[in-house]
Amino acid sequence: MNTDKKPQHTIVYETLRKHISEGIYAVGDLLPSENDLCATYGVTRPTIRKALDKLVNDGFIIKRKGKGSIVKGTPKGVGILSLGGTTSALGSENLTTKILIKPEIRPFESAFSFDISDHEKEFGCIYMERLRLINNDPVFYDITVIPNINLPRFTSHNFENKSLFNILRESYQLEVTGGEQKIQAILATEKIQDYFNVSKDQPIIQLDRKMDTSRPNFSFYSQVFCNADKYALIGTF
Amino acid sequence: MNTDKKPQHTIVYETLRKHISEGIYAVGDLLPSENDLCATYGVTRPTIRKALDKLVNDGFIIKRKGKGSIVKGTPKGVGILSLGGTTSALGSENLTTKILIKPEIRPFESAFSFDISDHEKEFGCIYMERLRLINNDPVFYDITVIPNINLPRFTSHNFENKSLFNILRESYQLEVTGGEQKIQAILATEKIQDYFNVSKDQPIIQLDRKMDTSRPNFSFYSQVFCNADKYALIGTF
DNA sequence: TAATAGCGCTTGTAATTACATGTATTTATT
DNA sequence: AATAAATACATGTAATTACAAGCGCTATTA
Repeated sequence: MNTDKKPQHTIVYETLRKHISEGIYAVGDLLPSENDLCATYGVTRPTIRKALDKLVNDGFIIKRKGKGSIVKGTPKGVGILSLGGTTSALGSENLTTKILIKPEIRPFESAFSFDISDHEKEFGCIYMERLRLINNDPVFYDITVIPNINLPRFTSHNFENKSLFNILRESYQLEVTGGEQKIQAILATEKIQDYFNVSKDQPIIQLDRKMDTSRPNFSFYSQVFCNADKYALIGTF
Repeated sequence: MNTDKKPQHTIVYETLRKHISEGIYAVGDLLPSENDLCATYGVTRPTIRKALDKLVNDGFIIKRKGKGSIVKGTPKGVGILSLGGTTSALGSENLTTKILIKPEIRPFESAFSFDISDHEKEFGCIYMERLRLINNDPVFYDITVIPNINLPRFTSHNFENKSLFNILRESYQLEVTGGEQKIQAILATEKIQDYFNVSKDQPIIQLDRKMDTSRPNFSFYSQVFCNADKYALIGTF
């Protein structure tokens, strides 16, 4: 589907990340030295270092001058605070997604606590609501709004147990490049009590997220409610 | 105090960051091109690009191929979710720090939800509690524990309105290189109701943070309670 | 006049080379 | 045998060069 040819540092990064996730390199082990990796992948040190920098940034390894690259492991927990969407952060094994409101086109009135432009408003938005369950426990309830600009046939995709990020990437060549999020704590509303099966005194984490993409000036938004009682929200920095 | 000589890409990064914060480059403006910056700072493109990469990562600019580096502004809000400690994230103008419990040496029993080694336990820890106020509103209440290993005269420093990160850097050459954090929502305990002057139904954000440092195998820990009612916790990714 | 092809700018990727600096082991010295 | 110096090897920083690819303006052309 995606025929883009990836840069070499991305290939190296993804390969090493996979190897770490699969336990080919154990936690505490040293990765091969940068020069060895150069030989293995047939690239030069700057390319290898770019891949390793990203692994450091994503928390898979740490580096020590004079020592090497030490495998730290796969970032654990519900890493919604870092890039990648919920699915890639968790590993899709335990996560199921239930669609509460299928993607539908609506007027674009607001994007939670973020400002939107007149241009965005004019085109309306694609609106959807999902419930995410980890091992059958409902953990996330999220509302997503995407400006309805140049996304043909979007509402006809099936989102059940599929990653929104992947659909955007594979069908629309849209890569999420970054974003920002605001975090608050609230008491469970009636709707949320119902979805999460919790009492009204249950404190809930609310994340308002803005996702920037590789298409200039195209961002989409989501509001995520988390029952962090059983599963911790984890992030590295 | 700190006589380390900084690499050039760090100098460029810090200079540009300062210029953006001070409004010398306005939001939406283009930075000078990479080649221009090379000439200005007397370095080569890889060096400039390293500095720009960090600015992108920290949310100060975004880059567009064929266009340039667009100034995004200074990351707003209480950016405790990214690196740098509370002070640097906010700009120290609005933030005051009140010491509730001055640093004292205690047995090291636990580090909140993180595991600690026998080696750490053996040496005990430095314990302190602080209340942070933004414009005189109490917003953070935090407990910090630091393994008492090779930190001479630590408890004799004055921490009132001073940054812990700066003291660690300047007096002990300890740089925070990263870390992880767990996020939960809780109801205000009596102590927190008192500190934050809120009712018992007020939901509070609890952050358990582990900070890794440039000294191998040396981390310290803090538990931060945030009243995110008035000031949002913001992070970029 | 309107579409387009070209050009000059930008950033993105990548190889190559050189030296600095921290770590750990080995070797030589006392 | 204990200490210190030498060493090999790791990552860190940096300059240099080359080409690819995206953006926007201009001038050419239909």
